[in-house]
Amino acid sequence: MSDEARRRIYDVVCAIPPGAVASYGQVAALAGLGRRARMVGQALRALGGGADERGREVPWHRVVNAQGRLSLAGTTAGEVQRQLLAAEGVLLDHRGRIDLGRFRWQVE
DNA sequence: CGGTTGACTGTTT
DNA sequence: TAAACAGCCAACC
Repeated sequence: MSDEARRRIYDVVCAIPPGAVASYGQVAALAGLGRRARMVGQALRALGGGADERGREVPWHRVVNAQGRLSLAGTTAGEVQRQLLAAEGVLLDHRGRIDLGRFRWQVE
């Protein structure tokens, strides 16, 4: 994927406010990438949990799948994501899902 | 060039 | 509800 596309993805993710979450597909659409949700996953994976190539901190933990579940559930990174979200007041229910009706980012 | 593999998603069982 | 399927498309052999 182009560096341009990656940059636009990070721009969108950086715009997600604390305490809210967006789905991969939502980020893709807002970044002008159509339905390429998987591409968003690739870009976030490239972050390796850290900052982007320009040293910018990207709130990757605020991106979850369309079912309100953490695609990284079951992994160490998934646990980190769960805690980062909890610190912002975004909690998972007893089935490991986020109430999207309440926490989904609404773009103004 | 061709096959496989996903930080995905919407539809159909 | 949940699992199976079918599109999807860039990265990586």
